[in-house]
Amino acid sequence: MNGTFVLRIEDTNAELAKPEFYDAITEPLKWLGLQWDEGPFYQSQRSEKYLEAINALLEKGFAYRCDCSRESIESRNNVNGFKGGYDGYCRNREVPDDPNVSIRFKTPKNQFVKIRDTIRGDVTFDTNELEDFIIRRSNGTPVFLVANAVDDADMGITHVIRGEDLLNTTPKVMLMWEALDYGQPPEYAHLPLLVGEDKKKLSKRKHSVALGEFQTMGILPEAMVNYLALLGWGPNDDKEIRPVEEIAALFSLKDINKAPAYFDMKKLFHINAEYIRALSPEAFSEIATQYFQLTGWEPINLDFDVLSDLSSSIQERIEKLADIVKLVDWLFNEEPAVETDPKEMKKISKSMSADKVADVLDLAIEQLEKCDWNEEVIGETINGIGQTLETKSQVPIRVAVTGRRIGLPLFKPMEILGRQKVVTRLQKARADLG
RNA sequence: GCCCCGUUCGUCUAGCGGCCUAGGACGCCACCCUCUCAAGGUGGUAGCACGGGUUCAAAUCCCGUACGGGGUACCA
Repeated sequence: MNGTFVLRIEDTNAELAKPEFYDAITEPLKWLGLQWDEGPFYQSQRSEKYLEAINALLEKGFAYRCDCSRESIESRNNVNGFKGGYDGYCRNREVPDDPNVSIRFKTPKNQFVKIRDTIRGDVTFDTNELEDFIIRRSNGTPVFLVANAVDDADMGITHVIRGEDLLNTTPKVMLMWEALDYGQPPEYAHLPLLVGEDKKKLSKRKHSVALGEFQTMGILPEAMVNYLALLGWGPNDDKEIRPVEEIAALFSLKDINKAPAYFDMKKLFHINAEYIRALSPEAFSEIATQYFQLTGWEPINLDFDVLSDLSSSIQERIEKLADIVKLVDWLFNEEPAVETDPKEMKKISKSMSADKVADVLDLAIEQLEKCDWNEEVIGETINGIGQTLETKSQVPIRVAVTGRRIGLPLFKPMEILGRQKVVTRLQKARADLG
């Protein structure tokens, strides 16, 4: 898609002009690889421009000063039974100029404002439904509606693509746009909102949807972008998983669905798993290593080459990077996964008698102490034990060595762990059995 | 309440009047493979919100109803 991506921080409200909010916007953009071409521009630093526009509006008679308090408006409305918001009390009151007085836009009556929306077609609003809204607060600061109009004109914005929650504010901006004589307005596209499980708007305050959480979970940015593109849109050739460039080539604002979409974690995980599996061993271990640093998991024996060696069997077993840990922790830590150790042996006993488990361990200790130490021989040895004992021999050994009942194919990682550690762990498990 | 915007399998979607006995994906179920767990393979489950029109023909166009979302601030 062609165009210039302008990053504008709409922090006209002083509470929002804080670095942490800025980071909350820019960090995820960077993570996703969505680099902007111009900016960031901070509306909090461009107040004069907005104030100028407000003065122009005032001079041309499109706005007026108002010193009503919330309470006075409400009490008047209670008496008059007026339900349209602000009643226009100060319209003709000539409230004296004072920096501590608010300014409202004088919305015309009996008019229709039509906005052109690429996704929704023409949407018209009756101006009688719009109250005389505040454009400058009583503390002298402009509100975002003015800032929007001024900046869009000033920066030559051609496309405004944003959430549907802003659709209703658009006519207000358009009214000022016309009053300020800005000419051709930008093209709008109001995107459907994402909803949570409660079917409510998924956003900033209520649900915590910080993209950073996906990063710490171990979602790959490419997978995230791919999944996000699939919300509210789909390629017509049914091929869902594909690079951004390809998506961009097929994508069109016109094709976006109008209804809110539910964010499906399971599908995100699936797409992420596909991206993970597509990684080369080197790329995978590189990404995994960086991920461990990010999350602070630094086992004493962590080894890049080992990771790379085992990558394919790890890759096909995880759906997010966080899943790697429980697959390899026993290999990189001195001890097997502790939390499961004794109990897991008992669980085996349910499907295999305790005597059988003991027999398997005894034979394993005896034979693994002296056999050749490589993947093939280890496998043959363990399978041989299973045959002579007529049982499944892998499970008890797996639990003894890894501390878990499920995990990677055993033989290769056992070879890597080394005979000494393997035998020691087997002996310990045997001893615990009593 | 009022004003906007919506409504295709549980979820995300394809579909732009005949190709639809509605296609794909995730999930779920079954089977195959397998001395763990996965991955992979095969098959299955499930949907055009409802009611009226328009038309030779409607998931597709129009109107209602129901339901959902958003807005209704000196937040954005």
